[in-house]
Amino acid sequence: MSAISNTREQIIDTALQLLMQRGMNGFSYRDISEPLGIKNAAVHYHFPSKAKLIKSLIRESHQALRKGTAEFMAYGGPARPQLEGLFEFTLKQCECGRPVCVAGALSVDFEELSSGTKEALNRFMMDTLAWFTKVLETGREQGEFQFNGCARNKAISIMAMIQGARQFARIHGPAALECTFKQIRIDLGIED
Amino acid sequence: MSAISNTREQIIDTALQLLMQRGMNGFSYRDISEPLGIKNAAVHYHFPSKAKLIKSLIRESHQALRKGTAEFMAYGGPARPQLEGLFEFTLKQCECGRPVCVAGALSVDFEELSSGTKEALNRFMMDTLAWFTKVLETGREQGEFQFNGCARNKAISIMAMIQGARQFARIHGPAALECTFKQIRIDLGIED
DNA sequence: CATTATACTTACTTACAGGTAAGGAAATTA
DNA sequence: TAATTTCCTTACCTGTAAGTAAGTATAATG
Repeated sequence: MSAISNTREQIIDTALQLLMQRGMNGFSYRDISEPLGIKNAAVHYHFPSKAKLIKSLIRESHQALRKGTAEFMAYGGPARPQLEGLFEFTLKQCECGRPVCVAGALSVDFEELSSGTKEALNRFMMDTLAWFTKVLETGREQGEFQFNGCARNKAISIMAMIQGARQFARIHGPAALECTFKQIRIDLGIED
Repeated sequence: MSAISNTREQIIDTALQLLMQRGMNGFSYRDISEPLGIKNAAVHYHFPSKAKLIKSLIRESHQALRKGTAEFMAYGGPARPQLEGLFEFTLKQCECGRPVCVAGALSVDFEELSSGTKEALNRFMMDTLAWFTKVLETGREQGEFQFNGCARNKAISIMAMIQGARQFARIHGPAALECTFKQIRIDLGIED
């Protein structure tokens, strides 16, 4: 079973893709089951309700973030590659048809979510913010970045900028992303 | 009739609110008709299909923008109040339950839209961008703002930032918006 | 006054959404 | 080998979405 059948993982992968492409109300269980060659009810077996599926998708994304940032959070290091890594990750996601991140996709439907799911999403974003704040702080201390104001506010504003740029890029083409990344670098004093 | 019955306008108002609150797939014709005390089919009378309704909502928003910015586009003037006006407008929208703007709400569902609707949305955003680019350009020329790089890129990045901040605010509370506005001012050299 | 257009309502259709109950084949365990 | 668990299918249910066809009351027009 779990060696052969990785249906659960396939469901998560497909659903994550769909969530980012079309938003929470833009896909159905059928959209998941059909391309995987299974039945509607098989998805329900693994995720009894859509609410639970969504919660799992948030958890999944959260774990992926934790894995990706664990080392920097533990030991610090150079900040610039972290920033560029974020840019690359964002570009790659957009290229493979994921115009918005999980949090972005769910922000429209936020009020529909259960309180537990809301909290999970909140924690996910707080973790992302904590990581990025540390990147900016470390970068400023080490003379890699220059900016005024508190690092946390700057982190919020840059994260918002990237999020918004992804939406913009969807409507307007990927050039909007490049423009935004360039401007972020200019504003951090690492390009002019 | 049109003196008494402004049903069409009421439908647009209600639908606009719903679109911004819940996204394109997050509301139905019933959600529009019920609070207005009319029937499902009455909405279809004015807007035969949902696609046409959405297109009308974009046009509506576009016209509102044109009205609001016409004077500045024609004669220029001080740029700072334009910026602060945008901030206030954004805050007010969020307060009355409109977490994302029309373009933000539709970006998730962009691929579902007809090509005509896509173009309408595109034009709306280009107009917004043109206005805001002029605000920044004028502001820099008149010494109100300081920033590096081209005005258009800066405009894209700030618009993206505000858009992202609205999403952020929905999940995290309105403080995220204030933080972002503050950071925008800092980055433009009008606060520190 | 008769006609026609406007702005709806009533009453329906079709499609699909999320979800469930019951059962079956294959592997795991007792 | 028998019983149980795992992972799925078949076959269904209920609700709701978008949309339509036909009819009606009111107002405007010839």
